[in-house]
Amino acid sequence: MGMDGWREIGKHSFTPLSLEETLLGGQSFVWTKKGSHQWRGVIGRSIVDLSLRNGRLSWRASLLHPFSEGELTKYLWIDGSYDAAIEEMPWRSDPVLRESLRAFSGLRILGQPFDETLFYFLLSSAKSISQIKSCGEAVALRYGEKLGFGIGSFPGWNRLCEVPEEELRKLKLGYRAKYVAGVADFLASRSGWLEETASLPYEKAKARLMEMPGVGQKIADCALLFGAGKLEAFPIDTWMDKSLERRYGLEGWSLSQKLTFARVHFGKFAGLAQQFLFSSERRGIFA
DNA sequence: CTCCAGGAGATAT
DNA sequence: ATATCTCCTGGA
Repeated sequence: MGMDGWREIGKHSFTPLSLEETLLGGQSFVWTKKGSHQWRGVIGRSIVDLSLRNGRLSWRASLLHPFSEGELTKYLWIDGSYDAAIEEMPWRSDPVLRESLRAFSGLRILGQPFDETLFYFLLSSAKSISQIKSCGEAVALRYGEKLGFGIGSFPGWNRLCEVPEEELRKLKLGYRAKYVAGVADFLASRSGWLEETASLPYEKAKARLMEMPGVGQKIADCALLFGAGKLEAFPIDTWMDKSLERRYGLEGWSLSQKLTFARVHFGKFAGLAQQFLFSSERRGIFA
């Protein structure tokens, strides 16, 4: 039930702000702040601690379910492809994006498990980050594997399929309980469907996800961006809607027009741009 | 008390 | 295609 020793990751480009925002800023709901420089999360069945002190990034994982440095650097997108993605974004001609990149330097899109990401974003409708987090944790603790430290793993859709909607409602999921039960049921009769979806090109994958109950454009884009590495996905929530209207002058544009603008303007890594703009809007750097 | 928060679905136009 | 209403819950 203990943790392995701390190890340092030599090369990274996180700042305290961008690491905090990456872990807690709304793309993931499995991280908790343990101290001013320390965070604890669950990745799959492994519990992982991260520490960022004086620019040094260190980590340790649970002994029960070990985690490798390779898995972690992949999860945190710590490799050259991140810098290449930043370079490809249109910040040279876009002062809003440029300012945002400066403010949240090092901000990443995490490489989270697809099935779990879909689950968490199914809960996200009209809920705040802390509510999504506590609902998800409650489900994980009750139906997932108990990992110690008061943490449970994502139970998986197979297990969730056995859980009646009423039980999920008792865990405060509200009307989202129907969506979770519906998706579990949908997947139960389609072995390998989710994995296959993740491997399809973005547009195709998005259309398939939207066949499921409770999955519209926004949640499909979130699941694909944060859980399947589809970096061109550009989820538009109320914050992004505001951002596009205020910072890019798109007042009066329809949602689909905004999405088209974003995908054309921000390009191949639109989802990464989205995360910078989202954080900027939410944390009010333009205010 | 009312209102709304990181939405989707059904219905009406 | 776009607009409005409802669906749960917790917090302002």
